[in-house]
Amino acid sequence: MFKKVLIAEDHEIVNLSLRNALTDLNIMITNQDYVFYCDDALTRIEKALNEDNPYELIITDLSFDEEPSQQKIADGRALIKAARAIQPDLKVLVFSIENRALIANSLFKELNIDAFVPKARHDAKDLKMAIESIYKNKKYHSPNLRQKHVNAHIFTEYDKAIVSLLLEGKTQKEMPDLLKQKKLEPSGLSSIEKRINHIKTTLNISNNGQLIAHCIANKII
Amino acid sequence: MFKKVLIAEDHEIVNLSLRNALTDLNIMITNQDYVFYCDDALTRIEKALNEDNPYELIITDLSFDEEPSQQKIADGRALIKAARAIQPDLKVLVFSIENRALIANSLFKELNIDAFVPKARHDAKDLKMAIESIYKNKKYHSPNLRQKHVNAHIFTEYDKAIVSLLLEGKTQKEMPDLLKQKKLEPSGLSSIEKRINHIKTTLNISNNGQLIAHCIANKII
DNA sequence: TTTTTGATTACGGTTTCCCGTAAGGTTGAT
DNA sequence: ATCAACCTTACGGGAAACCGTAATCAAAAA
Repeated sequence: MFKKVLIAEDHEIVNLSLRNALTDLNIMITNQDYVFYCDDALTRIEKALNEDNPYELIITDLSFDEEPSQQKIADGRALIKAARAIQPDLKVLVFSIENRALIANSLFKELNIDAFVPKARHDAKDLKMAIESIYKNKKYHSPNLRQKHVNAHIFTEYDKAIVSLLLEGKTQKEMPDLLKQKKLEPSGLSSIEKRINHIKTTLNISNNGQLIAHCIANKII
Repeated sequence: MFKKVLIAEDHEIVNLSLRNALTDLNIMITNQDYVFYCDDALTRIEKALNEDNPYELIITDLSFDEEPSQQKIADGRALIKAARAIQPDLKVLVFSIENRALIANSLFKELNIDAFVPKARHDAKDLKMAIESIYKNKKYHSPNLRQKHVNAHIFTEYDKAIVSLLLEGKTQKEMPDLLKQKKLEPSGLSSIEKRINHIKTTLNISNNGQLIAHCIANKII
């Protein structure tokens, strides 16, 4: 089993439980091996590397509450990138309240994480299974991920730009110029109208409010 | 200190940690004293009452993940109401990811809860202080609550109904009839237009999309 | 080069929304 | 009863959005 694991989790209650869970797996956790801030996590990883005793695995949350003392690294995503930059072979287990398969998949694809476990009813058991899988060099996709129906519409950068402008309160008539400024094509008013209409049709909704609501609910923008 | 405390929390990791925290306070937690579903919580409270050994305190989450096996009680709010209906003197500590003061205050006011502790960096210490306060018959307002700037606009049920209809894709022209069905006044088209316009003015936004986005972001609907 | 095809843009008619004004109602004070 | 103040509703002009069609353009095929 792993010898050296780092926990990055801001909620004290959860952090405590993670330590207990690792102890159950006979993984020793010292006072140095758990942190409440992303910046601290990166510092520990660097230190361990310099001491030739690098971490094998990091268990990290995705979202961290903001603090008055501004942190350089704001969330788990950025932490993973920064950590991998200095230690490419570090295993990563993401433990998050997020339970949408789309988000998890993007983490596997973009950051090549090793496991994703959502905080949910049986997360403790889930977590232990994930750690054992990673130790065997296998990726672990939690069965508790909510496999939402795949979005009927895939939002391009172009689409996101349009919705963002709508969200800012711009009128459609203003959009051609604004899109030209952003060097986005096509920028004709008709094309924009058609595109918006197409999105609304495929999503089966009828007004811009619903469109914005959908994008927010699915964290598209 | 309390002798008999019930934990209602669906996340296993958090549930475990809560048990540990109570043990630290010399409160005994048996296998009967923690549950993962609201319905189970109410059953336990009833049973304890019938056995003349009622719970003194319940620690409950607010939001519970939905399960295929439909539960009668869906969230912490409903659980607290149901519990107080059969045992009015039960102390209630809400432990939730929610950290907006407005929500917490409404719980104190409407459900007369005894403490609100947000899941956050120092939630374990926070929790213990809360329990000690409750034991001394004092209400506990966590210092970790994020005192967000009060919303410029207070949404009435009427306002929420309008925004909900917008979200459903209804046109303004359909609203008079729909509001009459809901017995909401005023139902004149002009009044609805004026109300929407007033809300948008006070929120300093310019279209319905932003309005819906605002309501979603602030969990108004 | 010419033709074809598909995408983009321009334009016009219709609907919906926005916003101001005015009319109708209700309530409470004089 | 009268009046004033306020709320609600009715209406209309103008702006924006919606939607179909036609014209334009660009790139690939003949």
